[in-house]
Amino acid sequence: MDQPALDRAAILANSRSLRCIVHIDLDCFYCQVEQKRLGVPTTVPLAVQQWQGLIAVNYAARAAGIQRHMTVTDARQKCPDIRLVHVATYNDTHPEPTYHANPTPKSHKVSLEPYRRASTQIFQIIARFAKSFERASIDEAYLDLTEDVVQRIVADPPRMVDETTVDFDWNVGELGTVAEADRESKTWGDYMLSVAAGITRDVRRAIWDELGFTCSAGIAHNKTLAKLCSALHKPNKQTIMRQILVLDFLTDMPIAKIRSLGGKLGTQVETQLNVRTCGELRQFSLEDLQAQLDPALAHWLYNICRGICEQPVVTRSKTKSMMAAKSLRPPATSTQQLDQWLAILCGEVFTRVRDDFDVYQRWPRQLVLNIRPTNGDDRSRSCAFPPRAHLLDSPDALVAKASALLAQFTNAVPCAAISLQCHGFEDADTADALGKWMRQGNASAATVPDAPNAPFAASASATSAPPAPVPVPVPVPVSAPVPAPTSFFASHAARISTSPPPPPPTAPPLNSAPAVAPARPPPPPPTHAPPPPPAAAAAARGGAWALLEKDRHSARLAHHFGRKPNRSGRWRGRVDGRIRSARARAAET
DNA sequence: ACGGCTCACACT
DNA sequence: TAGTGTGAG
Repeated sequence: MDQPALDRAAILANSRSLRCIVHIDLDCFYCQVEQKRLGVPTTVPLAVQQWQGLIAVNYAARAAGIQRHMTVTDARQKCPDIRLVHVATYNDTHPEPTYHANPTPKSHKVSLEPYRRASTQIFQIIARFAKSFERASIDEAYLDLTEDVVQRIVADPPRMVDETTVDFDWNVGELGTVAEADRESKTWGDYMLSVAAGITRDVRRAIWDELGFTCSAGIAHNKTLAKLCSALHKPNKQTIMRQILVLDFLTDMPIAKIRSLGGKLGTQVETQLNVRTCGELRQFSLEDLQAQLDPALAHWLYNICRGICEQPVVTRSKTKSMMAAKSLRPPATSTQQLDQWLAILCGEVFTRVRDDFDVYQRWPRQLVLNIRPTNGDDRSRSCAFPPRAHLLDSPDALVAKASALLAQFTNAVPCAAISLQCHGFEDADTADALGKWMRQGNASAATVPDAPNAPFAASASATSAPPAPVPVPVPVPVSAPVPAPTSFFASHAARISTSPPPPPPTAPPLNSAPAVAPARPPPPPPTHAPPPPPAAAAAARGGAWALLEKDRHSARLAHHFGRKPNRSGRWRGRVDGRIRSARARAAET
């Protein structure tokens, strides 16, 4: 039989606005790192402990009823055979993080550096398979494989059963699943996901082969679904979420499982609408929701409970800030005690910043000191981070700065917690000249986007920033599996709205960094009339509604829901498929 | 029974 | 800007 042949144009047309998004999530990551270090088989119940609490539990221990919020005594009682591993710690006399038998919080501080190291290795592998990925946490990543998938399909077109049905086998293998694989006929979107699943399996196999870590993954048409279904078959399995299954999948899904609805906002939505699941939420029409909620929130909720989510995968592999924190129990009662901890925190920040510089050639601009008095309300003070020239091989200048910040607090003691943080990283070569010019000059060109996952990029292309007086050092060769530990602590102590039901065209993602910093002033504001200010409507209704619509929440909502209030607190013009700002369009492409 | 430590993000 | 709050793992 002659199969209808697909040419390139047909393939591209079929694939239009269908994304392939993957969420990769390491299984009980901290436990795996310790199991690997100690050579403990996965069959042994094991948990990672931080002082008296558990911060990670492996699957053997979970089977024995161990949970994450238990204390070590609870755990031992419930599972006498459990292997408890305390995280590495250090202090000023032993600044190298080591695994002590019985560290005490009185004299030691926790170090998570071993996990950061392992994380780096994992992301280096991921970078070989995905040009662009988003580091979502120390052990999670989002990948947008759409381009790779389309490319593969163009190179090797599938056979079609008819105009809409593709003839293929699910690319699953022993470590993957697809919920209800046989339900309905296989669509083009299904085929794309199956190709993405093949790539995902390769990524996971490489992580296993080269590092010995297992991970789970979700493959879907958007981030929200990918994240939800990566958790469906843990550990060490990947799951494909076919579009045909999405509504059923979400019907009984608690809305609290949706990212950003796990906290107060989600609770408010639950109580206000008296809903618990996405299915219940779906009963509300868009008008119902908008009549009661902040318009952007209403819109987002309407879509998300239907499995529609347009948030783009943002290319980002570097952390944007670093923090070293210590909680004091009992609270510190003298400034001498605080000074001592502060010096320790400085040592850690110093070495981490310096190690970071060796890899990324960047330096933080800001230093922040945070203290929590025993009354509970945090306070912070900040200043400029010491220039690199002042901190070549000693954290002294940092200690001086931090101490000065600490001195700004009149009632620092008694103090229950202290932390030191740095952020505002700038590339070294542009920090002096270009960076400052951009900061002072036009605010519109504030951020320089991440290069395609910087030194992770397989083909590390040297940056060609215009006025770079100093030759750019070549990034660390990434093909090398190990990230060259530079003596840590040595010196010191969317666009998809999947085909079916998008009655309300969704708002553009806001949070997507444009690929290139806008060279021109932003486009004129939309001519549309803005909807009524949500805060006013909230006040009219009063009660708990107001909480949802406070300005503070507007910011958060804007992040997820694609619109943000302008300076007057009013919301921008309704954005739909026909009327959208140029900026919004740019953000999505 | 949500505690210790990180991170990201948004506005003013 | 500096500072605060929410949410995530």
